[in-house]
Amino acid sequence: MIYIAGMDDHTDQTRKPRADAVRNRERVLEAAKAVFNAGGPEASLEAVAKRAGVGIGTLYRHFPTREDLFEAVYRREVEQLSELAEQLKNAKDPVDALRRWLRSGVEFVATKKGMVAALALAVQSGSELYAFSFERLTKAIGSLLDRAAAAGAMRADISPEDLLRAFFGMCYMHDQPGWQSSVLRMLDVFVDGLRVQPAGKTKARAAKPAKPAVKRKR
Amino acid sequence: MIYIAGMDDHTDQTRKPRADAVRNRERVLEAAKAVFNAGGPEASLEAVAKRAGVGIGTLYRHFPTREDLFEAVYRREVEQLSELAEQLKNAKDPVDALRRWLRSGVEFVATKKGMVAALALAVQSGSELYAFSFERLTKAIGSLLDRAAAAGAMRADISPEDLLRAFFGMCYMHDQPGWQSSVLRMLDVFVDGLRVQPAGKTKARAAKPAKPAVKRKR
DNA sequence: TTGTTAAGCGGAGGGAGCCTCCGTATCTTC
DNA sequence: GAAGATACGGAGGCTCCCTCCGCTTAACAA
Repeated sequence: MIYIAGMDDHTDQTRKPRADAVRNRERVLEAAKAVFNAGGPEASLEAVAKRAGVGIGTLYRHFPTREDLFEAVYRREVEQLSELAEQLKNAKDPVDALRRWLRSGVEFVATKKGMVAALALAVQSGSELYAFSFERLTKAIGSLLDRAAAAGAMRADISPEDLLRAFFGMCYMHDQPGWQSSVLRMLDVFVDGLRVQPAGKTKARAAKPAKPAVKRKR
Repeated sequence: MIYIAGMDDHTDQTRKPRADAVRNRERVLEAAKAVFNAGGPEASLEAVAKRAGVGIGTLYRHFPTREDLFEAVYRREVEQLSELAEQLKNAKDPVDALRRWLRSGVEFVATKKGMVAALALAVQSGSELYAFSFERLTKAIGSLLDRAAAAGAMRADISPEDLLRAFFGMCYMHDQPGWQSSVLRMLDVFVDGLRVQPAGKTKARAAKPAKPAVKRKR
């Protein structure tokens, strides 16, 4: 029997899961996290098994497909990001709350190198992880977006799906030097574009950029 | 000797390239274009060779690495996109010219499914193709951006590199249904964010959206 | 404790794709 | 037509994928 987190109510006729199975599952997860973050989502599964100190068969029994492994590794990470949106609901300025969430997302991506690549792969393979993540993050963005739109501070014709897609896309290019500040700049532009300009105001931009404006080279 | 397009001035001591070599090179390119566009950039090179009707060795002799093959296939495509920017330089409204270029880019991506994926891969591997494309497209965007900034219609602290990254990022998520209209919407928001709002004007958005605004679901 | 048995373990092995190498075939040149 | 340069094809060695199955071990019962 495969142990599934959150399903430990084995009160029925099922046996208690074997201790070694639980242990090995945890080891594989730990190893996969490390290996994916280092070598990207195409890293060798045999390397994961070796790092975990288990046979390749054990790995496949717990996670029959590559996507299953991704899913287990990254599901919690997505939830963290989602919870942040919940907290930001209480911020005063709804536009700023959205901006802050997006920035946190960038930071998050920066520390979990493998995640965006894994998600990008999940998009293409149409896996269950993708559906979960997309649904979860869409809801997170949606709540922030709704609040801002309800307050009349932001245009209402942009869906959370649109925004999420744009956000992930920008982060996807995160292998180049300086990607992080570039994405932050772009997000500022984006949020500015989303703003409904207060009537009569003359200033072009309502928010400070993430960094002092960089002198253009070209 | 390997025949390289645009280098047929074999007036020196070099021999005329063999006819079969030229023919095979062309066949491989044609096959690769088809196979990559259909199956993505991870498609089997042996499949390409088979489709081209040549041995795998022949393929590797002409294109020692996967990236070399991408490069040959997609270099011209990038140039097309770059030339479009040249033409748009003559448009009256510089902001609109930028917007039009970005939209054309979306259409372009829509018809060449394999290209974005190939470029994304090229980014990660830091290949020569990427350097070429990035440089070329950066220049294209840069010229449009400069014109708009010089006319005072657009903020000047965004680099062409930033914009290109954002654009490609958005397009990268192009496997989902409805991606195209989503990206068009996002680009409109983005360009709005780039605009310097004329003093005293009260309208929030200066351009019509690509499609009638969609009623939000959430 | 000890025996029974289901659950889990490891890794051999077949398959697919990558890339190299070299004997053979073909083209160019004289 | 002969010689020599050039290119061809695919066998073969490698890595990784994933499956399958005989052996081991932990849980439970007595």
